[in-house]
Amino acid sequence: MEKIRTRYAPSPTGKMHVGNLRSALYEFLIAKHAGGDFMLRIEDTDQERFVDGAIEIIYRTMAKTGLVHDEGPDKDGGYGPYVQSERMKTGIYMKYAKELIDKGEAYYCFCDRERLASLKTEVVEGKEIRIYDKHCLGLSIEEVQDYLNAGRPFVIRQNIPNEGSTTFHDELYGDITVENSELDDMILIKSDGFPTYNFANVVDDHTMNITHVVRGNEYLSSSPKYVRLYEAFGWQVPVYIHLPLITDENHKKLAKRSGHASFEDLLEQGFVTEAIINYIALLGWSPEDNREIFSLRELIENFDYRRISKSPAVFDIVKLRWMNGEYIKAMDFDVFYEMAEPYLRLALPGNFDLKKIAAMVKTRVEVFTDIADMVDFFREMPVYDVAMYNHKKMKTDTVSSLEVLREVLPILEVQENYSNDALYQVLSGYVERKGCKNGFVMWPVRTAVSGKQMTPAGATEIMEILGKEESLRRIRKGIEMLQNA
RNA sequence: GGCUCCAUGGUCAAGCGGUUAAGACAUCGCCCUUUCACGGCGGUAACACGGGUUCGAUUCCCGUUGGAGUCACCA
Repeated sequence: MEKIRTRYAPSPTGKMHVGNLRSALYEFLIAKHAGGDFMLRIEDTDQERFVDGAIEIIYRTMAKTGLVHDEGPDKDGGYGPYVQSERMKTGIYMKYAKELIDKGEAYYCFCDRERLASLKTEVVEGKEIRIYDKHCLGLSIEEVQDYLNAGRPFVIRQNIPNEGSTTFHDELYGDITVENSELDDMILIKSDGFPTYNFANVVDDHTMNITHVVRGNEYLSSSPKYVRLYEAFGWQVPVYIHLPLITDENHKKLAKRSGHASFEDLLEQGFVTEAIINYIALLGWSPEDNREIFSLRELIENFDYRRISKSPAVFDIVKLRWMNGEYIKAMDFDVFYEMAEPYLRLALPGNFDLKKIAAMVKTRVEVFTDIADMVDFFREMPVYDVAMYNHKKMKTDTVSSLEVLREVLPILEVQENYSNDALYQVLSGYVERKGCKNGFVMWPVRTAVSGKQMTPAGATEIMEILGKEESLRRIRKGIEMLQNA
């Protein structure tokens, strides 16, 4: 069987959208699962939308995620160039466009934008809809030649008959048929000489020997046009695999304003690369068993594209958070520390045992950006709220928080060893003498010393970090608060 | 609006003619617990509707409804 070749063909217009990242991932997995090749092609035919640095983002993201390409602009595999603007210089697109003209499958069009705008126009939901009227198809060869000689700007359009219908096959969606009359004579070559995506994509996929075209669902309804192109050339139509859309919580195509539409956004929000990849792999695909945690290697092994689903999937940031937490918990401490350190340092400048604090926090954070809120009470005593002293389990009629703190203060004042173990022992002794529940003592102490209802560690662990002086200061403050309440 | 696609709990999803309709996230309760989290146990929650086909439909077909995508000299 022929070796599978897939490609990721982004246009360098900015950040890496998660939809694009998932396309890249699936394209990579489909190729690698079958021992095929995966390549990178830059589609930069729209010079207006080109963004400086966008190509670097693409390279960086692919390297970081482990989606390494076998061929690309930086890795020649004999099918180059791998950048469309460079391919254009070879004249390849114009050559093929002319071939189509000779076959009657395409034609020159000299209509200017005004004429186009005047065409039967219908406005639906603010969008103008028009179909080209094939006006220039009626031009004689002489007329065309005259215009060309006169240097009139032109585009080249695909010639689609108004009769009949076109069918194409998608591996997931099956046969899809569209009436030809629904298909516009799309532009193949723009007036600036660049090919459109529609044309460059087909020419490149064919000349680069792409066997499986994997792309987003938004191309589904225009695919018959592409198929017509292949057939016009007499080329073999590739295997098509259209991917279900990724949507936001409102079931609309994931857009920038959702706040987490790009890979960069997610990294900024404290997610780890492996978790992101793992999560998006599961957005539209599921394995045969119930497994959810997959490394990239394991995805390659298990990825069967026939199990890709057809319906759109909502990008659920909450589940991603959960998965990210799983990755953090499974991390080696050293790796975790290395990643967490910048966040810790930012939240706790000064002399803190960051490693010890990192250990407290590791099983409690889902994303790295959670860290700051969790630990900054170490640095500064938060504003106290007397209500916090009343825990649901505490029966204030048995033991009051104020009483506990008052009695515990002198014990802690004479205590010299402020290690967690020693402190815990001392407080346990008090609990025993008092004859109450552990929590009735630990809760108010912890609250006094942290000023928070939730902390990444227990009372004595916190005091160990804080040290004697600061711990006592905070307890005294707590007593004062309760007295005044 | 035309065309195309989609339709199992709030979300991701398994199922591929006969099941008590999995599992995960979220949610709720209990246990564990120096608070929270982790972990453990348990609960609530779904086949959009109407016709067929069939001995039998969540599963196949048609329609309805709902949702989405698309309709550029953008990709």
